[in-house]
Amino acid sequence: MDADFFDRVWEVVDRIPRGRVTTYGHIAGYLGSRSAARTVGWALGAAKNTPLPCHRVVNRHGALTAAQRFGGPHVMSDMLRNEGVEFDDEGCVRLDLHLWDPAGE
DNA sequence: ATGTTGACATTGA
DNA sequence: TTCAATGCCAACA
Repeated sequence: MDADFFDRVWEVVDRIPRGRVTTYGHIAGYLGSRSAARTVGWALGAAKNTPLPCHRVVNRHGALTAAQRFGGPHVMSDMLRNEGVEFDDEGCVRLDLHLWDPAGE
């Protein structure tokens, strides 16, 4: 592919449907490197100037690790809630209900 | 050019 | 079960 690792990440993230979330591991695994989850997060950080729904990407535990990069932990959670995403008492996204697979749909 | 860091995940002990 | 170490790719010092 002509696209770099970052571009591929952005492409996948851009395909995340509204009200749905995915994890770094799933994206990385979809790109061919399941352990490249770190690079995936990096791509999102580099995409801060792009229209990517980075708030739909959470870690394997469903925790909003990127919320701190949004400028506030409540900002990200609020956006997800606005999309209909549910959270548990721990403030983590219910992956069992909203987990979206790049290769799934 | 080399080493460290970074929004993570997985495996081994 | 929990903790530590390793892998991945790119950017920064």
